[in-house]
Parts: sequence; structure tokens; C-alpha cells
Amino acid sequence: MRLSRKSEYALLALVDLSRQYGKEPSKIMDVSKRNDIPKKYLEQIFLQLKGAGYVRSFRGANGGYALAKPPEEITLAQIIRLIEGPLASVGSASIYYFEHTPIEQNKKLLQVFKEIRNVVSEKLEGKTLSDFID
Amino acid sequence: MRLSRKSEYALLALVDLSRQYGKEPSKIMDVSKRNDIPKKYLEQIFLQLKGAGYVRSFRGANGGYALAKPPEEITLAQIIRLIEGPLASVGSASIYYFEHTPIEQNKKLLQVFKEIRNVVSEKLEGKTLSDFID
DNA sequence: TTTAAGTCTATAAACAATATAGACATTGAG
DNA sequence: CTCAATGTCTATATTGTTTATAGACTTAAA
Repeated sequence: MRLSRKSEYALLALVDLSRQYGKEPSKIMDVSKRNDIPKKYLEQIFLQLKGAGYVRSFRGANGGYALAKPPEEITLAQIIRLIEGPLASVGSASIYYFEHTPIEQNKKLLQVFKEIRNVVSEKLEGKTLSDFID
Repeated sequence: MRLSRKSEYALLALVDLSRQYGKEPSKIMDVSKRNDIPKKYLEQIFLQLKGAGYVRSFRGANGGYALAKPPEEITLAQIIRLIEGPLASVGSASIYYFEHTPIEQNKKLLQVFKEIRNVVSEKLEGKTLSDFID
């Protein structure tokens, strides 16, 4: 499970919104500056997060973005699955995104990557955005 | 730590050589056929493994490839680090391949990925080629 | 009506993954 | 000595992904 820059940005942006949860929405520009994320790229990331129901947007002047649910209800696993796809190292060890890959030819080898998938999954399912507000 | 096709091929090919350890070297063509790996791609993979000292080659007629050391002495971690680079999900959580990335801005977030790196590393350091001979 | 926001879609630049091609070098067998 | 089988080396092709950037459009508040 290699994280792209996009996922790093998404996590930072969501933690930023978590700090404002219950308050006024945050403007893309402000989130961009505070976390050093390219503004136009962040726009796309927020649109994706919105499509998946993790954030809400408010258009027009005084608009901005806010979390769509409490920080306690959004896990790292959910966000990373959204942006990256499978948590597993190989497609054939993935549950949500299973696909056939060559390593299936060796059952024991595949088993190692399933075990890794499981521990990674547990770690990420167990952490929510609320755990990362300073 | 997302595995490329190349790593899957490398692991399958090495396990194949492990089965022949102590016997005659295996020809690229045979390893290719047995594991369904494109021959010309496998050539490149073996050259890389040879450069890193995991396999030896014998040229000319009756040539082929063999493990350069006992299967017990080659770990999955070594091979994956060779082919993929860092085991860590993010560069800033990597020890051997550290680099600065945005997620460092949030120490707690970074810590999660360091923990994941550690468990993945332990799993892969703890398994050698000998564990995968049927 | 103006202005400050978010929306949507296209595209570009750079890089990585996954091979394929072909000329070359080495070795053993006959 | 020559031929065939094998590994070596380097270049290139193809495709996809990542990481953005651009610009025209829509919405809402003042």
C-alpha cells in the first residue's frame, strides 16, 4: 500500500477540516495555504471527497468546505481506499478490489501478503480523523 | 508497499530456483514457462537479481541461473527492497529510503505510517525463500 | 450587479511499469 | 573449428498513472 501524494494531501486537508468541525466552513484557498497543497489540485481532491460523502461544500461568497460527519466517524482506511484503491500489496490479496495476479501461483507467498493486508487494514480501520487533531 | 508485477515475478522465479538449489542451474526459458513469466522480462529481472548477489549465472550451452546462497538466507524483505525500493507507505516513514513528504506536517499521522512500516518490515524480514518451497 | 467562492472538464508534463527487439559474448559438443 | 544454445546489454515502444495547471462556468451573498 504505497501512498500517493494525493492521499497525503487528502489526509492533511481532512484533518484541517476536522479542527474546524462545528464551526464555519473553510475555503479551499485557506486549506491550501495552511497545508502547502497546490490549490487547483486540492479542488479536485475535495470534489472526490465530496462525491464519496466525506465533506460538504457551500458555494458562493462565504462558501467553503466542511466535514460531512464527525471526525470520529471517518477512518484512515476509508480515505485511503477511496484515493488509492486496495490496501493490499497485491491485487490477489485484496478483498474489496480482488483481481488475479501471478503470485497466486504460490499459495504460501500469497498468504504472507494476505496477512500483511490484514494488519495494515486493522491499523487503518482503527484510526479516525479525530486522532490527528493536535 | 504496493507490489509491481516485476516483484511478483521475481519472487516466483526465486522460489523456483530455490527448489533446484544444489542441483543444476535452471534455464531462463524453463523458469519462464513454469511460472508464466515473459521470457525477455525475466532476463532483465535475473540480471538485476544477479547484480545484487542473489543469483549466479552460467553462460553458454548448458548455462542457466542458480541461487547464489541458500534459500534460508534470502528474505522477502531483501528482494522487495531491491525491486520496489522502500517498504514504507510514504517516503517520510522510510528508514532506508527516507525523503521529505507533506505528511510530515502531522506527526501523529506520520507515526501511524511508521508503525505500519514496522509491522510490514517484520513480516517480510521473517520470511525466507525456503518458506515457500511447496 | 459585482465579487468571491465552488464546479467541471480538458489537457499537459513527467515518470513508472511492462514489456519487446536485436546485436553481442560465452561455452560446450561434435 | 564451428555451430548452436545460452546469457548480456542497451535501446525502444506502449501504456498508464501521477501531479498537477487552465479556463470557462455556476452559485450565492452583499
